[in-house]
Amino acid sequence: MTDDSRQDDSQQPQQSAGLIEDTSAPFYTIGQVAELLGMQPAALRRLDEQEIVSPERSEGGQRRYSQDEVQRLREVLELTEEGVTLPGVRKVLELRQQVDELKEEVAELKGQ
DNA sequence: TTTCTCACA
DNA sequence: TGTGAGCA
Repeated sequence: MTDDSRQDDSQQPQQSAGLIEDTSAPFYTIGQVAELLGMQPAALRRLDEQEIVSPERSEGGQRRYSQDEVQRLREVLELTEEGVTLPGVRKVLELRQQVDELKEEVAELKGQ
């Protein structure tokens, strides 16, 4: 080992009192997410281009990923690792949302 | 230093 | 999909 100078990342979202669960509030940089998911920053940009994830943009035009996006990214990775193409992943996510909405409708109808 | 976009293999 | 150039 040459140097063990570890840099402490103070950019990580912390749950101070454990009351605030801002899954869409804490933002990660593309580098953080890439390391977190073990993928290349370029891959994250492709996902953004394909509108599979839509990270916010900071003033400098830099992508900011929330914990929600990271979670979505995990699901996306699962699919791509199974051989699903990006357009396919997009469709899956779209269908998932529809299923979710339909479930709500069903629940409502049952309650009547 | 990190991230950005664009471009090429 | 991965990598590099040039910029902010």
